[in-house]
Amino acid sequence: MGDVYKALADPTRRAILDELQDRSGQTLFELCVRLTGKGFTSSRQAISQHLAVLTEAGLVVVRREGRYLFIDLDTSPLRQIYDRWRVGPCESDT
Amino acid sequence: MGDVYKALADPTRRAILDELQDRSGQTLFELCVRLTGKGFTSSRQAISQHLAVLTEAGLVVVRREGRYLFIDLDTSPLRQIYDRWRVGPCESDT
DNA sequence: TTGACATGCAAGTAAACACTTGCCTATCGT
DNA sequence: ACGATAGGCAAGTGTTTACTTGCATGTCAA
Repeated sequence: MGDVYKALADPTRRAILDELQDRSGQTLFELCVRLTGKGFTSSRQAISQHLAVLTEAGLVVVRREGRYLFIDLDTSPLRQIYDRWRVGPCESDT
Repeated sequence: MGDVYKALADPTRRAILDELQDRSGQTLFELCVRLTGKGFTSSRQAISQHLAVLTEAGLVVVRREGRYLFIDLDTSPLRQIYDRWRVGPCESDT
């Protein structure tokens, strides 16, 4: 399985995760349109390659139906980050 | 300020954070020795450059005393990751 | 069946990145 | 003062990465 940290290193990939958190189950084409609308200039191919990285990292799950590719968010791989360096997410600041 | 995500993208930098979490306030030289002991082959210059990236990201704080450079861990910039994609770190799994 | 639509695949390019090399500065012990 | 120690700076190198370009595949509607 791929590297979650490396997957998060790119701003466009983070924007994809943001977009999927806002609306999971989007089509690749939808994703491209909405990212373009938010100022990202990435082409479809670029986004497709980013999705491959995110899928490798387990942050995204992909299912193909007909000619559509539906993309779902899975944030569970992020937990390893939370577990590795405990910043105390449950404790509030003083 | 630098990019926290990009700072975490490198395995050696993550090992530095691990090492500092185990013992914060280490010297650069100590850090080099202990990382070498754990199988990392990075030179002092390489580690110094990694520290610059970590410092830029706010994950590490550096103070110079005499000829020693003391390095302290600061995990607080990680909180932005926790806040961005809520994976529910406080809820236990079912 | 034909054409438009949604996506896949692969080679090439330019920039970013991690690391080395070589030398320089500053501090401490003796 | 002198040598040894701890670290800094900067140019050069090789690899990785993000992106483009061009074409191929598969699906649906008419």
